[in-house]
Amino acid sequence: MDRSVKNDYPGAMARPREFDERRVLRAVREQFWNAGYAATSLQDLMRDSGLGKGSLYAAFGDKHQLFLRALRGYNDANDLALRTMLEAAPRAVDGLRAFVMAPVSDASGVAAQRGCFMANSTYELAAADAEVLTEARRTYEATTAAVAECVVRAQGEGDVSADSDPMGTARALLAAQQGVVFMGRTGMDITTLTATADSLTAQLLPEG
Amino acid sequence: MDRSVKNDYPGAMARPREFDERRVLRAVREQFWNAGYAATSLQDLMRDSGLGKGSLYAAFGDKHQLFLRALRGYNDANDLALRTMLEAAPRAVDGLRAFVMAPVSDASGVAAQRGCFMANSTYELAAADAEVLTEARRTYEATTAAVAECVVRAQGEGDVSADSDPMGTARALLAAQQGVVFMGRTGMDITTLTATADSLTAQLLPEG
DNA sequence: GGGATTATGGACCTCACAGTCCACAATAGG
DNA sequence: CCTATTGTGGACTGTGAGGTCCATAATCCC
Repeated sequence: MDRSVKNDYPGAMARPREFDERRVLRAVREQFWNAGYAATSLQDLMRDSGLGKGSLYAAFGDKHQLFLRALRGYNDANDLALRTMLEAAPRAVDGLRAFVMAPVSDASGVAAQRGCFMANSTYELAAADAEVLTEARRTYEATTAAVAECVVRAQGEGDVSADSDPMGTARALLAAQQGVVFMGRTGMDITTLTATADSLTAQLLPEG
Repeated sequence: MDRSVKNDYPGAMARPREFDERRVLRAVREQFWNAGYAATSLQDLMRDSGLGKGSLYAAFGDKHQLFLRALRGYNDANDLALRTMLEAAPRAVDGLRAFVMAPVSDASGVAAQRGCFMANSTYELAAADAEVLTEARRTYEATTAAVAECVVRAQGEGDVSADSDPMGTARALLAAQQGVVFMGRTGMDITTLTATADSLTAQLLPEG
């Protein structure tokens, strides 16, 4: 029997789980996000999740699988939030602007310094971990596609030049956003960081 | 006696060193650059440098100190190369463009995927390692200052609007460059990456 | 209620790691 | 040539890591 696979039929279980899977994954994600993969020990994960080693391994497999679960969950949630945000924007170009400014949306600067879980993971692992690299490409392609879709809408609304290539524009906007994320990680103060993001936004998505 | 400090008076040494310090630091830097700090073991460093543990510790101190030595060396060399390149540009704006395009200057894409040693280190360690964070700030402030100086020159040559703030412009250019570096780390093919860098350059430093 | 099944968490194992230490080698100075 | 001093590299150590295992607990089904 493979105990690393989630049981799809809780009714067939003998002893029921004492923990909420989503809660555990959330705690695990926070830990990996804050400290990175290598710097997170199983003890950290046990402390934060409240589970023992046996339970953790039975439910999620080893440390690497658990990490991937947390990372994929983060990306899926992010993707959904992005699409929702872009679609909700009355004018598409405002959605695009919000996309670039997202890293500085927390006025305290804490979120900016912590950065993006996927970007952190890419830097730490993508070169050596094929699964993380695959996940990174999957995620950034999804993001690029969502942004490009919004660029098309903005072109229809006359806010982005009809000459520009939607995918190319989306990639440039994503690169700009990730540049802001990076500057945040160096501990740049949130005021300067916001000004930088504003400057990029103004030049890449000019008004009128 | 502190054996971790380099002897400034080789004439006073009894047994002379059998290795070249710069050679060792170069080998160490490559290893840390390729694999990151945590993923690099002392065995890796011994293999690449050709030194035994005792020699390594006697000459450079522990792993962390050795890492900082390699990182600072990288940054100093980079800073010098940047200033040289910017000053050598006939028109300042071309120097600024080359700055943003630097991450894609290797047509094979290998350099792009490996990224920037300082950026990699910032992502891996800056949140938990105060010395690395300090080094990151020092480096990016130096870079920003050098770029800003070049922006001033470009303004004098009429290639950048006289209205724009040199430091703000420099930060935006640095962020754009780091965005390109990041996209490179996700394994984006060099052609697409170059197009993205070109797009950013064209929008941030328009001609005419 | 009893047998089958799953969950739990800590004891335990193995291993690789960073770092220390020391016997020996190689040079300088006199 | 002899002694003092520094360089060298491998043996060694302690620690904490990830991962396995199992006695026990808790539930379901008959």
